[in-house]
Formats: sequence, C-alpha cells, structure tokens
Amino acid sequence: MARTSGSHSEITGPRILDAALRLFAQQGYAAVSMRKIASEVGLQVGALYNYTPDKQSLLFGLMREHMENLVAAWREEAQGGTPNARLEKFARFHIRYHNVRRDAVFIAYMELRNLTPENFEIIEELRRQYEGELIAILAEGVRQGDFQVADPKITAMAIIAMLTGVNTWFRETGRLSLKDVEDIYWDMTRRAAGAS
Amino acid sequence: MARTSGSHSEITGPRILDAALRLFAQQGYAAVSMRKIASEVGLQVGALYNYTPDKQSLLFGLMREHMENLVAAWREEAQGGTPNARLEKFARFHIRYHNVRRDAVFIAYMELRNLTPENFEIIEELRRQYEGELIAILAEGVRQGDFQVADPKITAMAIIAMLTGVNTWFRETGRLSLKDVEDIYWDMTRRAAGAS
DNA sequence: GTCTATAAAAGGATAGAC
DNA sequence: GTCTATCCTTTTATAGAC
Repeated sequence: MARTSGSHSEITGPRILDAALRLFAQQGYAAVSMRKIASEVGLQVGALYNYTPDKQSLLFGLMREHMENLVAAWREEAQGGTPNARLEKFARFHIRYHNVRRDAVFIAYMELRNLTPENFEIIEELRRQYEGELIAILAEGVRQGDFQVADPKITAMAIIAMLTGVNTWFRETGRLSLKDVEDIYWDMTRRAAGAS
Repeated sequence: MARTSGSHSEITGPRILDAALRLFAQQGYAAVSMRKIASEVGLQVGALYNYTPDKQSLLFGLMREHMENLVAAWREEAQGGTPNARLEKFARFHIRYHNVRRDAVFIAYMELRNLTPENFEIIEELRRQYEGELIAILAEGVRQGDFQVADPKITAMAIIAMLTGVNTWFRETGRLSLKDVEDIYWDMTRRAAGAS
C-alpha cells in the first residue's frame, strides 16, 4: 500500500494507528520498526514523528484506547437484571466484542511487558476494572443464592480466560457461527458459576 | 551473575538455555539480544555460537523441548480409569505441570509468531497432540453418558484456556495454596463437562 | 571453548529544506 | 506535513588469535 511520494491525506494519523496495530499484533512490538510502520502507510520514517513523540507512545495509546473502550462499552451494555441475566449478557458481550478486535486484544495482553512501568500500571488498572465487573456479578449472584461459587475472584479469572480463549481458534469460516459459539460458551459459563 | 573472564564450566550449554528461557519470557524474543544472553551467563557474545547456530534455533529448541516434555509427561501419567477420573487427572496435571514452568509456558504461546514457518508447524503439531488427549477424554465420556458436552473439541479448548489461565494470576505467596486452586478448577472443569 | 575485533545491516530519533 | 540526510547505537553473525 505504498503511496506516491509527497501525496497528502487528512487521515494519516488514523492510518498510522491502524498499521501499528496490525503490525504489532502480527510481529510483536519489538520486532516492528518505525520504518516498517511508515512504509506500510506510504511515508518516510521522519513523518511518523508528526503524529507520535516516540514508539512507546504509539503502543501505549493503542492499548489505553482499547481498554478504555472495552470498559466503557460494557458499562453501556450492562444495565440491571438478575445475576443470571447479567452473567449471560457479560459472556455474550465478551465474546462478541473481543472477536472483532483480535489485534487489539492480542496486543493488550502480549505487549504488557513492553510498556514503561507507569504505562503498565494504567493499563493494569483498566483491566482490573473490567474484571471487577464480572466479580461483582458473581458475588451478587452468590449473595442472592443464584450461583454456587467457591471464590468469585477466581471464578471470574477462569471465566474470562475461557471466553477470551475463543479468539485463539474461532474463525468465521469454520463449521460454527459465532452465535453457536456464544451459546456453547454461555452454557459452560453458566455451569462454571453453578447457576440453575 | 557475571563470571570471571576466561573461567570454565562443563554446564555452559544448560546455563545458556536457562538464561535464554528466562530472558525471552521476561522481555520477549525480539527484545532480547544475543549480547544480553551472553552477559547473563558471563560470556562474550561470540562464545554463544559454540552452542547454537543462531538465535532462532535457541528459541525453537526451547519450545520444542517444552512441548515434547509436556506431551510425554501427560502420557506417562495418563493411564486408564473412567472418563471422570481421567478428566480430573488431566485438570490437576495441567495446573501442576504448567505452574512450575511459567517461563516455558509463556514462551510456547507468546513467541509462536517468531518461529520460522517450518518450526511453527512442528510446535503446532505438538500442541494439537496435547489438545487431542483432552478431546479424547471428553469424547469417551460423552459416549459413555458420563459427560454432557455439546462439542468435545470446543469444550477442550475452553477447559485448556481456563486451566492455563491460572498462570496469569496464581502466586505461591497468595491466600490460596496450589492445592486449593486445583480443587476449585477441577470443580469448574467437572461442571463445564457436565459430569455428575 | 572463549576472547577480541570486525563486518554489514538495521534500529530510534532529530535537523533542516521544501 | 513530508522528505532527505544524518547521528549514534545496537544488532546478528563471523574470523582468527589464544
């Protein structure tokens, strides 16, 4: 996708972010040079620095954007309902939301070690917030006698790991639709929580 | 752990592998230079090439060793029994085996993209073998009417993702012992499989 | 088996012209 | 806003002395 030298575009910024997201996911942050990103967008490397102060900011920006959007999107969808209804909504939301954001999900987990300590803490706090949402659902279900869970925190970690794992194998072209997968995983989630 | 220049050791090879394993896990393959590995072992970089033809072989060797040992260790432990007994054995084995090999487990998943295509295929085949062991247990349980599983392959992927997830949060110093964690995860595994 | 020295390429980031 | 040119560092890997 190299562009003609000197050509212009009002959307260079987003295109740089798109390229960085895809390249970081495919090859890893450390393996992707600023030159590779520039070349993907059709720029020379110097031009990138009009859009980011350095490579680290590029990574951190992508991860923060993803995690903030994730937490916000869930809180938008959450609303009320019984613990059982909220748990089902969470399981289906998690699978759907993550399925269409493969690259960002991959980066947000794999590239944590390439963040500076300060940036790492910010991303981890966002992750804790998201996990906290599921823990709260499980704890409320236990309180109301709807769930049988030995430890809401551990069960939450187990459920999130299970649901996120869909991304490692699911492909749109496979024998199951995403709706099929949602149904099967909701069933396993329900059982893991000891829901009736 | 820098050693005196010119000193000798009969175990340089293993020490290089240990250092590479730890550094690759902590910082990522692409971010670790041969110099860093050499320095960790107390060598100059040139000496490493007495033990490995190149950096890629170092990574591939670590991953193949880990995956082959994993498959072999499970087949050693597997033996017979009811599907329910075999499933419990698998869940507990997986958690225990992976818990004491954090670095290797991390690398075997995170660094797949840094393998050459030929090496990648070999590692993936070993992973498929391991997953196949769990799929077989679930399928046998379904046949005997012990389990209620919509799709043994998917349930296997879900269970493995859930069990492997323990590594992301469990610490020996936490409030739960590994035995506690094993018990809780076995319970969730049992439920996910619809076992009685 | 390890060292020193080196080759040849690639890396992040900046300066200044346009 | 982009390019060209450059700085300075680091990289993998090899050669040859010891």
